[in-house]
Amino acid sequence: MDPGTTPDYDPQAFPPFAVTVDIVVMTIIEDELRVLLIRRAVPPFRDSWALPGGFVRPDEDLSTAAVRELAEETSINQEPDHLEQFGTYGHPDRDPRMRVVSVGYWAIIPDLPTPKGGSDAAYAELVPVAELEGGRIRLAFDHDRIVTDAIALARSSLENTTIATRFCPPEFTISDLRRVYEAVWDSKLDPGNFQRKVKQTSEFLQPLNQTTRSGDKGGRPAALWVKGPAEKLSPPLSRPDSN
Amino acid sequence: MDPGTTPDYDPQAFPPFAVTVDIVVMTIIEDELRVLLIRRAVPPFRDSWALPGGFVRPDEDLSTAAVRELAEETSINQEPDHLEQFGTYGHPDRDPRMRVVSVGYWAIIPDLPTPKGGSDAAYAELVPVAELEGGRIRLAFDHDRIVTDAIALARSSLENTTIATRFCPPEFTISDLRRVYEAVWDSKLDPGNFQRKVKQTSEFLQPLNQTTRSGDKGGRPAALWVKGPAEKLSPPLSRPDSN
DNA sequence: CCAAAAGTGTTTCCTTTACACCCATGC
DNA sequence: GCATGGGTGTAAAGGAAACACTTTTGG
Repeated sequence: MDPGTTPDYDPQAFPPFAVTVDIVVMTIIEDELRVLLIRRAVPPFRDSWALPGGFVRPDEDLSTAAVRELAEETSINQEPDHLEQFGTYGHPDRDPRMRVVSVGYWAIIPDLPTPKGGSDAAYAELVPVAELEGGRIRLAFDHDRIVTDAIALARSSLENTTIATRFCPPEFTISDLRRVYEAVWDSKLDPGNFQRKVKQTSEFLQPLNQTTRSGDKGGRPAALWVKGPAEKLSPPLSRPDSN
Repeated sequence: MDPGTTPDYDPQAFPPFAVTVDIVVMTIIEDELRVLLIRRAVPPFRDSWALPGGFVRPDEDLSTAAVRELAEETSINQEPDHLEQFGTYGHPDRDPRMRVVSVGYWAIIPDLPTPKGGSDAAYAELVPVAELEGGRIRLAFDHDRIVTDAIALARSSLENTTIATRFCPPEFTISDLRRVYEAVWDSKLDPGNFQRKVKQTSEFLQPLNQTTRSGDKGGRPAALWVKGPAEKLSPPLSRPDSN
């Protein structure tokens, strides 16, 4: 609990804790789920990949710190639609220099139709999660575990919430939404069944009555939709193989 | 992230953070879900109800601190079967004295057939959640919110995991398990359908082949079961009304 | 015309739900 | 016998999975 019931311990008498936030930013590019990583410029773990994040300031809420750090360390100029705390990591040895407790947040940046060409993306890069899950990239500190936890939560959130819409631009087609599920879950879904499923889930999607969009190489134009007011999905949209 | 990429900020130059754990211990007594609360002995919020918890020590893991504080502040002499982190609370004003970031854990203590008569339970008491949800009891600090979050997570965990067995003694009947669901969800379930449901979910329960138990006032003796190896429930056990 | 993507129909299967009914005990 | 709670049967309703088929575009 909070100070006051264990007077036998004085926190001021010990080295202080530092509190940080680590942010797992996800997006989908080329039908691949990716996370935003930076290259560390200073030791420890210099030149290693790591999550963006940083110190919480003395008068700052945790989520405020996450938003601020995300803006500071990222060249992405749009605010995330979704920013959610998912876990806190405080093993005594997780940082070799001092005692650091870090609060993990995950965020979604919608897929931009034009992925920004790497200008000075030497510092921040959107890495496919397949690279991480294949063990081909190792992260600094305990960030491997943090990213693993965030991805697991994201996958399960797609089953039970309407959050997949946050990966899409404001107006999107049902196939766009299906490709989000396919990218995050790394599996194929039946287009017909998916269509019915999301349409019959009330408040999930709202029609725009614009039957807009002409395919680039054929195909029937798709209807456009916007996110509806629902946040939870019941019954859930079950993921294949997850039994 | 961790220190090292934002050299413009020196955490040592600011007042330190204190890091605490708060623990929401749940149990079921008289078919009611209850949480363990203590009365604060010192200001602030003196004589208010609050969650057990306390400071994380310099070389201690967060979960270790939760286990230790639970043992220290609680007259309960058995270790919880389940202890899980669910959220971290760090609003700058949540403690009027200093900056405290608190990591919330929730734990389950199995229902004991003989609820311990209140000996010196003036300090720790198992309060029905109905008292809290009815607004009749207010807690110190932001502990109302912390308890609310923990209860919401517990309710949803019963849908998707086998954790309800942790509320039961090692050997239990299917009706015992059903009463756990009914207490946590505060709703009635069909006994027959519940029976089939949990039995056909592979690895949820393992039979003891003891058709033991004789009712106290009639009724057919029930079969005894122990928890199986499964942790996740798929398909989930859906809660009524939750649509 | 053909290819491609959107969207609908249809059948089969499985799960859930409601509720009747049987089983085994105490009194 | 009757009450009580444990446990099974069963039929109707609803959702999911597989897949054929229609619609609307570009070439």
